Amino acid sequence: MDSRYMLEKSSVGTRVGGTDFNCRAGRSVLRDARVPTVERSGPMPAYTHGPVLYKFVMDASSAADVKSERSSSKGNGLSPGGRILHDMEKTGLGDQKDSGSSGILKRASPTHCPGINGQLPGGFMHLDISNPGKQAELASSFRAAQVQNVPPSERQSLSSSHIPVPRNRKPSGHADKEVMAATVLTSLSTSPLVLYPSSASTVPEPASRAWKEVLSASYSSSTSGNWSWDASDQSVPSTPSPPLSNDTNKSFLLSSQGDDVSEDATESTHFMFEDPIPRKRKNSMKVMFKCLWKNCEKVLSTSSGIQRHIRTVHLGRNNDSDYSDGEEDFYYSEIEVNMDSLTEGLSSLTPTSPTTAGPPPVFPPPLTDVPHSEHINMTGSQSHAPTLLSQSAPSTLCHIRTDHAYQATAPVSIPVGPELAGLDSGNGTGPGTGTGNGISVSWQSPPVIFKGVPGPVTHVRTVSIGEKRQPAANTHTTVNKNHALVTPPAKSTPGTRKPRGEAKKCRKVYGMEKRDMWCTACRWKKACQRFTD
DNA sequence: TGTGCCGGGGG
DNA sequence: CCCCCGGCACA
Repeated sequence: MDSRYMLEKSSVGTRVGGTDFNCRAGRSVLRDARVPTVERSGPMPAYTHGPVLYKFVMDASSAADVKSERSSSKGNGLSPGGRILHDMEKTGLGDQKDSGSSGILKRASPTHCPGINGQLPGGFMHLDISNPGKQAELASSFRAAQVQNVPPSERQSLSSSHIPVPRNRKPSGHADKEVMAATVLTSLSTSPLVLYPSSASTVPEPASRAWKEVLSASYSSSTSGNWSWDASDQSVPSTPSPPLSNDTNKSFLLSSQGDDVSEDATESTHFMFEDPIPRKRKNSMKVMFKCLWKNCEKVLSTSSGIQRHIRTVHLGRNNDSDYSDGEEDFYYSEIEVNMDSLTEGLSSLTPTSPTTAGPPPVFPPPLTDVPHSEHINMTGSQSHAPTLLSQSAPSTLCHIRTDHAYQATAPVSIPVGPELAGLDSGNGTGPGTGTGNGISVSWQSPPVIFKGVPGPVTHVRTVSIGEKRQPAANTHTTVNKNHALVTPPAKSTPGTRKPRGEAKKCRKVYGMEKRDMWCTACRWKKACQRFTD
């Protein structure tokens, strides 16, 4: 998934509530409405500086309220979030035209509209859903419905800013289901509390709010293939939450404080994660168990849960085995958390970066089964990892970069490695393709081996020929070439010649005068078998 | 331009 | 097979 691509796509989303349609007159403001229904309840002032309630009315079962706290937009223009939004918009401007062909999701993007009601960039809420394709059809239907439902006064602006979506997409029930699921997850992922990076805990309110917005945007912009990961992300409650205002805080706490706190999160998490323990939380003091493993800030509500976590994740013991030697006890601590101040409590508990980036189990250094996580992490292009502008970039990577630069780097750098680089180039599933399955797929892909065959095979053939004259040398080369099969050269590309060796060949060593001293291959103008690389 | 070597052909 | 060479890609 190309970050730039995402950027372009996200730039053409739907404005929630159609508040800023006029802002982009002449440009495509409403490409398509990807989010089924994002309507704002209550009055609809052009721009609201106070809290705004967004409601996802996608389905009875998936309805979720997302409350976006917007406070003090004014004077917030200098906040990171504000600036980022601004940049995003600028970026989007140039790319508007090529953004219509495929499905980008819907985006409820607070458009920064200088001059209109004094609205500042920082005061908007981002609702990005990057689910290319899947939500496209939904968007179409939604748009149609939306147009019908909008009041005449609003309809005009809608239609004027509306840009038709390609009709080549065929709606399907299956797709709708996926969209629904995606939307549900999206609503979850939009929760600032869950997404908050630990670093933000120490950031002043304004800055942290901006962060929240950025993160929310990036989270919600994940592709369909990554939804599950988003959920898992939330399974790590250790993510510190920003000191939100109480009312907002409470509203979030009940629904999005990680797998041990959030029912929703648990539901979406336990099926893919190791901690299926259902947990209900009451609004009072609660004993929590925090994993003390290095770089793992996991906090669970039950001792058994944390023990299992440690046992399976850090101690590498089989999950289905209930055996416990008590060693886990050393790796977690019991903490008391006041639900009302859970946020702060968690923040203080996680001075270091929490392991919110992806499946926590795989990231901690002690573990060796990193590859499992990598296929997830690599979904996105690593190039945009650290970029805040990647608001609409694959969420997976964004998550990582947000909290763990060092962790993001590791998986990201993998494809660049000598061996892997070769692999990637071979199967065409490079990081940039954005297929949703990155690295691990690449590693498993067989083409790599085949790709290397032509060269080595040739050599082997020649070796057999030359063996008559230079047994020793040939034996040696044979071994080398076989080894090459296992680790093919990074640059070997099917159809092209193998890279010219650096070693001197017979011609150079002996010269034309002593041509009879050349190896057979050299004399025959074949690949030298005596001086191989 | 020299070199490495692939592809092809003659014997 | 053995031997040779045209021709291409690359440094």
